[in-house]
Amino acid sequence: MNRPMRSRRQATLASLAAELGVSRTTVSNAYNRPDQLSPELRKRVLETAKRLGYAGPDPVARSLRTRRAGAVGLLLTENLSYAFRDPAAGGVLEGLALACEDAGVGLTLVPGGPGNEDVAAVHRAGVDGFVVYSVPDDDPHLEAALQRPVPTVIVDQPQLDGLDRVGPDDEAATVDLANHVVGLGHRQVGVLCMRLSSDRNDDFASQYRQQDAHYHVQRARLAALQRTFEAAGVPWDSVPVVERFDHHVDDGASAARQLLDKHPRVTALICTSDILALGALAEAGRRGLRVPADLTITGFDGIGEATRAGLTTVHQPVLEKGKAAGQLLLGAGDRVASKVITLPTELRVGTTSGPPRTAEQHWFGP
Amino acid sequence: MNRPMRSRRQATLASLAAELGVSRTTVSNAYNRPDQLSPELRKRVLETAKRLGYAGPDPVARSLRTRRAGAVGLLLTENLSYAFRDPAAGGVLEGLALACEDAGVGLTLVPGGPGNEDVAAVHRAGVDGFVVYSVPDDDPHLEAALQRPVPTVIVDQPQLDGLDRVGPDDEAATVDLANHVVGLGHRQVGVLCMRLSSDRNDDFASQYRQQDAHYHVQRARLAALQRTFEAAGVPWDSVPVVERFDHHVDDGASAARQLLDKHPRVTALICTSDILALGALAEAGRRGLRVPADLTITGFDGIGEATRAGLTTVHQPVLEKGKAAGQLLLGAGDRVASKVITLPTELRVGTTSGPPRTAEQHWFGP
DNA sequence: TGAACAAACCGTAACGGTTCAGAACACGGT
DNA sequence: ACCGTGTTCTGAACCGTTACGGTTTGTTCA
Repeated sequence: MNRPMRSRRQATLASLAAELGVSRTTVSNAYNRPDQLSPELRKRVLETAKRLGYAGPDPVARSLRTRRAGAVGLLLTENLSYAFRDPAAGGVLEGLALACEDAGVGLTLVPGGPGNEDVAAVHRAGVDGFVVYSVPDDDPHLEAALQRPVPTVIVDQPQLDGLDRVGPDDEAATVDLANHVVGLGHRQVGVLCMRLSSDRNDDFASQYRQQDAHYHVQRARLAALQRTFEAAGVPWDSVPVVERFDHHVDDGASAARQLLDKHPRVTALICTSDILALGALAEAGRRGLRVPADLTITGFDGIGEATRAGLTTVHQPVLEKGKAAGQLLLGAGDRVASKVITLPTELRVGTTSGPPRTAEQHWFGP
Repeated sequence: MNRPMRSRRQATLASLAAELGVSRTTVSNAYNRPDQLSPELRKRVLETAKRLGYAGPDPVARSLRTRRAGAVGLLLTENLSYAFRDPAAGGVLEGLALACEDAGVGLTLVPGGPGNEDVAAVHRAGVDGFVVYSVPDDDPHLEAALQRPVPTVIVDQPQLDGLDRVGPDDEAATVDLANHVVGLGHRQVGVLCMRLSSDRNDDFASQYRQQDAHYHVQRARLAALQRTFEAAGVPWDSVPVVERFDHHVDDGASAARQLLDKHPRVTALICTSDILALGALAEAGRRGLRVPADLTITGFDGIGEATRAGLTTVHQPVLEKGKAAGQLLLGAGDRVASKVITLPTELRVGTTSGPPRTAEQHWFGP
């Protein structure tokens, strides 16, 4: 410890006031309202503070009195690696952090361990509001947050009526993407998706499991794919869907392997995230499949690495998403009605999608 | 707002106690020490709480009394994008978040805007300690944190005596890497490095600027390179060093461009981060340079994308780094002496390094 | 001359909890 | 009838600060 030795006890505003022979109010004013006391006295207060090793009013006591914690809480998916390893999630965090920074408030990551039913941390967090990102619809932590008498904003994931929410139109964006793939002529497709529910299932996902997914975004994207492909005459029960609980590039690779082993004739792999798509790309390379000649691969999110890899994907403004959430939350309080912000998306056709290798071409585009 | 309507004022422990006709102590015990009251009464308390919309003891008031905020503060570099976009930084954050999660405490990102001299946020943060990551040695926010009567742990960046610190041996690791490059026979090398000081300099960095760098890690790596190359007979003033303030792949590309435009004869580009190296790789491709036949490129950190790209780099255990920092901080308090944890690194030779294209080969290896 | 007013400072009452030393009571044993 | 031992609940002190409504002092101006 290189910090200066302190007297028996940490100095407080009161002890400082006693030492100076002034009232506590005056010391408080020295820090919070410089215009309320003479510059000389203020200087004297600050000097004595330094001498006593007093670093200014205690944040917690201040928060209690002012009823503002000066921080917003972030509730996110059970496994943190998703939040930090997926650039899309990172973008959301960054945007949110930026909004908080602008407002001069902290951003507190509230713990909610894997399978952790312990919501105590949510109750114990000293925050002025919550941003909830990417948790399943029935998450107990979310419920705990809603109990707290502070505003809450949802980003993307839980779908709940009456709450402030920020996110893209996942259905519409996915329909665009699917139409692109259909338009290229693909009829034998496979899907790689992220975790659908809280229980681990690193395997094919039944239609029931798809419809029952607790992760709204995945459910929405799958539903949109189903709609589009069925409209194109592809029965959904003929489309294999492989799910992965974790969300690393390797998981995408293993999912692709599992799917292609069982369904070698698919000509397109639609992935519900870029990370999974990058893994699929790696697996395709390992098998000697040319992309897109032998296999079309698409992602979702539009992260940097995807762009660099030329991935066909849907880009969404993740930074803005986080920022919007923060601003929404910090601007709340006066507002009465709940607000929903829908962000634009953009289909970005790269070099990983093309017509299928099979002889008969279904080409509907110009 | 879908939250239940509340009476005039939010319920408190006192109002609950009054409603029930018991003491505040008892209500408090119902939440914190269930064994201190009869199960029936506890049940009655909890039921009444639910009825009144009381979500449990106020976190801030509790923190004031117990003198534990239940969160650790994270102070990081001025620009957040570094923290969220660089997977190495993300790994540190994740590890730290994991350690916090294990301990059931929150992790608060304390704002400290770019060029923001306003350290108020550091004083206002209700935290039990600080982790400082990747800030310049003379950062005012760091100073503010040290004033606070809470423990502090440094990760990687600021080099300050007497403080707890976690990080790799940057010098030794860089020497290993440099020896690898020297051993391959390279004598005409260039260096791409990250921000050296708080002022922007997207240009070549003079030797003075290198030695005066406020970012300790960069300074250490450059110094190690200098030592190794001079030992191999390469005068350091013949080695161009290009600096970039921001830290995206594109910045690495533009830095490589700038360096290669002026020094087309260099046979190796040593980058102080994988992100910069990935950019250099892209720029090499753009120029039609074969890697490593025409140009050797190395990185630092060992992030996933680097591995996938086959980059020669130094791997460091970023997750463990963050975890160690968290554990160190949360385990502090009883401890007296300051502690320093040095993490192991590993040189990972990939497919982006090889002997130089020039005729004369200097091969010192087996 | 004294009324009006601004500047500088102060006293008190919260803010919403936790904690500790007991009080009140019930119960079995002697 | 008395004692010791739990169990269950309570009263009061305290955590460190800021909000609010003063009082005091000095200056200005009709």
